[in-house]
Amino acid sequence: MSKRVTLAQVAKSAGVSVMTASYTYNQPGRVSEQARSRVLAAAADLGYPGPDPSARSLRRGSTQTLGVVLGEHLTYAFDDPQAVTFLAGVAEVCADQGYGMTILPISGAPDDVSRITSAAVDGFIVWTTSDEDPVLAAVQAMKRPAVIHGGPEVPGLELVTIDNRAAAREIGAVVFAGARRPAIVSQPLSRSRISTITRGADIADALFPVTRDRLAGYRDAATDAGIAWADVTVAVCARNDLAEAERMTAALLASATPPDAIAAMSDQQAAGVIRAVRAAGLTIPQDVAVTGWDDAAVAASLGLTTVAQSLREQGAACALAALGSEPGSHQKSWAIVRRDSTRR
Amino acid sequence: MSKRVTLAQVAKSAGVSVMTASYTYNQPGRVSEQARSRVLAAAADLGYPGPDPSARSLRRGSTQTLGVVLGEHLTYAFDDPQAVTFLAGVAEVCADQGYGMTILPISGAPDDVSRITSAAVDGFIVWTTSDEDPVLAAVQAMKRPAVIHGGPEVPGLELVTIDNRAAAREIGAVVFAGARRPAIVSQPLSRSRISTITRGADIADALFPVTRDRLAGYRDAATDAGIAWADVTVAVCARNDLAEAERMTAALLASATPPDAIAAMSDQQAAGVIRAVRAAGLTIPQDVAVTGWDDAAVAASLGLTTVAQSLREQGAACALAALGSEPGSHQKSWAIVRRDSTRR
DNA sequence: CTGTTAGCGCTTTCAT
DNA sequence: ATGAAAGCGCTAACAG
Repeated sequence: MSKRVTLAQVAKSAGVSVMTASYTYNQPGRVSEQARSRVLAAAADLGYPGPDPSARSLRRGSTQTLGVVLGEHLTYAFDDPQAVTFLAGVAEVCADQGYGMTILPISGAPDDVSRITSAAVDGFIVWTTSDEDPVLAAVQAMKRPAVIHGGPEVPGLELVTIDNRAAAREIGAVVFAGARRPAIVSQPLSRSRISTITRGADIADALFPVTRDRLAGYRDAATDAGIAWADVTVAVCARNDLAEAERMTAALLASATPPDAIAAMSDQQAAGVIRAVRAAGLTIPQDVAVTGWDDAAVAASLGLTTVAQSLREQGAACALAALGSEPGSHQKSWAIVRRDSTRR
Repeated sequence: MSKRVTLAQVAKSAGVSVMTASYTYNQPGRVSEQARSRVLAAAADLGYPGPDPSARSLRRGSTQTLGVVLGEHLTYAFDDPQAVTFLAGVAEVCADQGYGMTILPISGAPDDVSRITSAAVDGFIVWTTSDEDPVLAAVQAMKRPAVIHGGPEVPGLELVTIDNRAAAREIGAVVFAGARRPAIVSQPLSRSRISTITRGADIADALFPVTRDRLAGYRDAATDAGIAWADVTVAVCARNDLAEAERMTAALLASATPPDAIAAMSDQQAAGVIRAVRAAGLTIPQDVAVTGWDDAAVAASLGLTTVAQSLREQGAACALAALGSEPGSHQKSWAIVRRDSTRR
């Protein structure tokens, strides 16, 4: 196994100084045509793959790479179309700016912190997580530009998020209109991801700020509609997927007080809700009004009333912010899309 | 803006040598309790975020990161559920082994090569690409462990793929059985991604080995069934998505010789085919038999006969191979799943 | 258990 | 246009 070829070897073989070889790669205009071609020939001859990225990063003090921290099990992230769309937005900007994008595998174990610490990146983007996630402190300690998507808010770090509470209040008004027994199919409250069904949930239990804000918004809407929060059923799912939402909804519908309006926290979940409702022989929106969140492709094909937001744009905004630009506010970057899954 | 804190500063502040400070982070057992706590205290005091990853990589000669090369526009990759599933498999192994995963944004522009060259990674994983992709030579030149998924085969690099030709021949036998006018809804033939509809396509035109092998397998199947390849219509889609497959299929069905069997190269495409067939008022499988590829979630819900393969497992295998283990053969890691979209 | 030395491979700075 | 020196921040290798 041949050792790694270095720039010094190339320079020697080409009969020039190391700097001339270096310039050949970094400032070609500064090198004579002759020297340049000799260096390149020597490089080709020796099989030199170009300047070593780690050495270059050390010297330059920059890695040209952004780190994306995906909460807990990576599995969830790639199974979640919202997260994938967000990643696409980040990737787009990275590709555009010639940056790499490193996915930082967070396992939920205590060594997560060291994974942040040992990441060779110029900045961090943190995908929605919970208040007590130790990863946040680790990111903060890195003293590099960092942007959190969704939340929580961390002093010194940028935050890119919509106003989840306001959006939930508004879509809540739509879905709960005329309802007597509203329900919420919620995303997990904490990183432990426990499924539960409760009545009048304690919103403070929700450690994910995004989930918490949405619950608060739905509560606002319920109150506005004259429904006591204690009468609102909250079905918390462990994961953001269709199947679990379907099971949960089936359970809700089989209960003594089946809901007549269900607000889901994603279109994926709403798709599961719709299946369960139809499977129960009920009609949407007459028997049960349903709303989703995100306005993904599936929302249009299901005729789902939902909250439109562009995770892709938010991903791009996070990347740009991590690269130094002002993120600007995305608080109002959402809109209610009314379709046929809610009552008029 | 305070300069970066270094290990040397921490050591000095703690009143120990640099090595003691280094050991504190890397071999804590080797350091006395007293020294350790003094170092940690000094680090906390100065806000030292831990050893600099670039410097450590340079010194150790390893980055603890794998690079994943996604062909052409990143957009495609994240929109393609197969690619995302593959990434999940890679990510799983990376998370498990404490490795990061760097997505290398390939834009199709000439500077792609430099993005490979300047990637600080220990190994490469290349997602299916075409024969003449310049990225392949760049990866090869890096002299690091590298694995190609799907193809093409490159000397010295590992290859993880199923036997696409054999699988296509077998599913082709199923979908073309009893058909008189078979058609194929194909993935792109080359990175230029041009949509076309032709008869008896020249298979050598397909520069993506995966596509080429599948076409060859379908041709085998047609020939086996007594159908001349010249009579098989091939509709080439620019992208692997539902919408384009639907449009293409609509065009096929509106032609003078509408197909009575359609083999698609992904379940996504097959879903589009099914929509178009139904929209034309035809019945599956009686009027038109349809098959997909991958056995994604959508296949089961559509009752689609398809080729099952686990992109996730293949992603994991690629990652393990890039980390040094023998990849083993995946040639036979596929199976035909018969459902109701084909004739008995 | 702790420290000294030497350099990983490169590029910035400052000459020439 | 080219080069010499210096050192980015860290850790393997080897003493003590």
